Amino acid sequence: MYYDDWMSVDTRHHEHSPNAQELRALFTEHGLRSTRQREVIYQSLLGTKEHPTAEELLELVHTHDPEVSQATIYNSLEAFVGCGLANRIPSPISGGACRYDADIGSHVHLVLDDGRVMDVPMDLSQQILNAVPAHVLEELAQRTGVELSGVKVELFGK
Amino acid sequence: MYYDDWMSVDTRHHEHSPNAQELRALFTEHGLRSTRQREVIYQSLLGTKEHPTAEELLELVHTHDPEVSQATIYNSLEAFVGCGLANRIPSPISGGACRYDADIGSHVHLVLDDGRVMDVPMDLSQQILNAVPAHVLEELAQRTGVELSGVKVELFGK
DNA sequence: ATGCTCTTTTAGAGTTATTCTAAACAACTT
DNA sequence: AAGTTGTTTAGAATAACTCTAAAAGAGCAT
Repeated sequence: MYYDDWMSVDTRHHEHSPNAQELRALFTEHGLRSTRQREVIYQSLLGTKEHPTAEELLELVHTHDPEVSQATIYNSLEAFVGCGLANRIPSPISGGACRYDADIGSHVHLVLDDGRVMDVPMDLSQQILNAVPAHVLEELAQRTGVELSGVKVELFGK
Repeated sequence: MYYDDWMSVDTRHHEHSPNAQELRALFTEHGLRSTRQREVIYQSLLGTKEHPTAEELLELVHTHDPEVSQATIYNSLEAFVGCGLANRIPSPISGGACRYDADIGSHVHLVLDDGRVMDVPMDLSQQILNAVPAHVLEELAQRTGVELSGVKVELFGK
């Protein structure tokens, strides 16, 4: 039993690592089956601020369960993104690997030249996101007939 | 002479297709050598609103000069992006191809589920971009020590 | 618990977007 | 024109996924 014996290292201010019970609930709420692999993967993603690539995430996961395969990382991330449990952050580098984030609360990313992604602190993120004028979005939806489903703000630096 | 004989189909409100002279000037201003291939590629990119992928752009280019190779498309796009003559728009789809845009004036993109990218009309784009609070960006730069070089806003829809 | 069904996992093969390589070619410099 | 450097090319190579088919596991109904 690799995946059972870890302590939750809290790297987020506003979230605590869910225990096994809570995780299973979280998954079924989102229409996902609960598997050993998904639990480790999700915990690993929650437990880092690094916005890892699928490959980096595999390494993390392997410190807890070395049997998990790369394909499962991709499958699980796809499932998480699909049901809203994680976000995919496409690379600004041509052909670069996507990065993933289990922090679902909407926040702004700061993307560095080398492809790494940092979180903009919550207070600043919110100021930026709140500043997006809602009436402009409505106007756009009306003009184009497209139903808007999200807004993403990215800052570039370094 | 394939590339010389085309009429500029104006697809932008605010830009006209440059003639050969202007193009050469534009390239050298940006530190690029002026080559036959780059001219066709840049004109093709300017002449469409479709934010094509490298592959789609090759097809466009081939209607004017079928000798241009795919590698040259990639090389040229890299050069254009590097010197600020074009923007790269990473795909929201995992593993999907990047899209490119020769319209450099900062504007907001509306990204559809299927990966296609539309421009948000200038007036709305500007309202959205102007609403980003400058003092928040300054604060962020100070807190993190990262020098900010750009802001990107993307809307998702459909 | 046991069987049944449907989903997930896995290793490895396959695909796609992009980059590399090395030789031919074309632009600016003198 | 000759030389130097940057660019283009086809094709090989790589990286980041995605697919396949078989084995394992989850969840439900006995």
